[in-house]
Amino acid sequence: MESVASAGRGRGPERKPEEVKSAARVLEVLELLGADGARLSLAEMAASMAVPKSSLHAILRTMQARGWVDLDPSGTRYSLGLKALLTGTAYLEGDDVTSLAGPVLDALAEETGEAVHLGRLDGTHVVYLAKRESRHALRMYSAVGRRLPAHATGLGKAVLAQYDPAEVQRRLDWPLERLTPDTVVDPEEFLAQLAEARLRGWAADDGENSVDIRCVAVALGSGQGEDAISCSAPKSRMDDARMEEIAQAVTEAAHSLSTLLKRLGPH
Amino acid sequence: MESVASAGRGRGPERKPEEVKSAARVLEVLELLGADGARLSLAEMAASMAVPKSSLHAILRTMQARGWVDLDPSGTRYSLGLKALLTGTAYLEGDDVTSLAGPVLDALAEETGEAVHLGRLDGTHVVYLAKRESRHALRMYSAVGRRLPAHATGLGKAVLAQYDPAEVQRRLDWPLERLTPDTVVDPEEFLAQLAEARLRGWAADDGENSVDIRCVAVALGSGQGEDAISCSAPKSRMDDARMEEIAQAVTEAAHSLSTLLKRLGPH
DNA sequence: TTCGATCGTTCAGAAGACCGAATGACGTTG
DNA sequence: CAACGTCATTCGGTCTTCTGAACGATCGAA
Repeated sequence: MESVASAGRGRGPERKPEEVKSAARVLEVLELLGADGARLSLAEMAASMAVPKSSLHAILRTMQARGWVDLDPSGTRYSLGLKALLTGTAYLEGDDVTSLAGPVLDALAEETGEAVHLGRLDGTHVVYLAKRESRHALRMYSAVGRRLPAHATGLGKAVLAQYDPAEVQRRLDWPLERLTPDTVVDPEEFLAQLAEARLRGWAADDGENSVDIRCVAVALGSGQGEDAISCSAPKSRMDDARMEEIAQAVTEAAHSLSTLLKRLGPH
Repeated sequence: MESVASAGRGRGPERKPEEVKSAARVLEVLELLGADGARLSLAEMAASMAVPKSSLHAILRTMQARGWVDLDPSGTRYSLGLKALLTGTAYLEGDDVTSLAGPVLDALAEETGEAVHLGRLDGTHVVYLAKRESRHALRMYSAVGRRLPAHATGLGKAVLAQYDPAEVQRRLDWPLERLTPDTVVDPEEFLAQLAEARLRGWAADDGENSVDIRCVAVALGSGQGEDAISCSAPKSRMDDARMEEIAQAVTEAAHSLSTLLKRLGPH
């Protein structure tokens, strides 16, 4: 065992300097199983991750022993385990914004009668943290944990409007993806919308991620939060006048929640 | 052919034979941060997990780089990251039972007007996988991902009633924990309740985990599933007669969902 | 300011995990 | 019925990560 040890940096193809290999693989497995419907065999995952089967085998064993992945009765197909669900919902419970938002969202949903969401910017996307259903029969689909492109949602635009155009340009993936015929993909038009939202105090979405759905959103905090709340409804129930009404209600709710957060934050 | 087969690790104090150390630690971090409100420093976690700080440091770095844990602006307090939420909700989307249950739960909630739950047995506890709110102003608190002791819930008893008394005895932690004055903690009484539930086809909970809440539950599948659906209401809205009515509705819903599952399962 | 405590971070030796090929167990096909 | 493809699993040698102690940064108090 001579082996002068040395730095060991020499040969690695493209390894990040400070990453624990097995740790990264555990997370990659969770993300892979979470991405699709997720029912993969060991061989499939090994191929997809470019990792030797034998190495992955030991990792999956560890994960299975702790309930983070489940294995078919046949013993050949992995899926996410219950621990993943428990930890995921714990994220919501441990989050100050989500915890405090409950009553505010209830009140806003009660006042408007429409679907209400709390969302957080995560890279180029927005994640729903909480929602309240509309009282009407005709409802939009949404779910906590769901991700939508930020540039095509009221929530995303409300948060992005807080930043400089240069910062926005840096944060998003260009060109912007088109989700519906009405999605704004032109950079200038998009930045103009953000400027308008900043002046007006609220951001809009007019069928840009779901056809026929309009949405009004306001960011929380004062210039540095990544969160926003919104109210959405079908166009048939939200003309321009109603949109202004709702915008005022959402603005008040956002202000009230921001105040709550500032009171509890510094503690 | 048993070859040389170097048998046991002579020296390891009490290490599981086949576990990847870093992998287990990643999962333990997630569980630790998910357990409480969860805002822990590196030193606190290292102490709580009995792991050297330096080892944990590298792991947390890896987790942070991938968005699985967040770090305070101050850089001294870790909490769960957004990836945890995304993966957790993916568990629900990838689950056949939860996905197919939607319409059935909607119908049952509509028919009874009361809170409806889908739950799964996980060790000694039951986890809520889906819920529908009551139409009434007086509601019970519940949340997807929440865990309750199986022995004190209708859902848990419905699932456990499928097993032999010996199997039940093996699965639960004795003595049974008392959650309310009405929680059944006597082993004989508990097993008698399960026997009754098996004969009758549905399990009951009468204020055993939440004072004043009654619940009717029926297991899915035919003798080997770990899932059940239930309907809960305050005692003021659920007398014995109403309970029988609701039991019939829940039984029909459970049967209908089981049929759906068998049709899609073998595929 | 100075001290002290607490925290995150770094580094070389020591321990353990990773890798690739070979094995056994299925289920499927010709 | 037998040969094949695919699957999970095992095994030692090599290389990575883990460890414990020392370092540096940060904050609060004296």
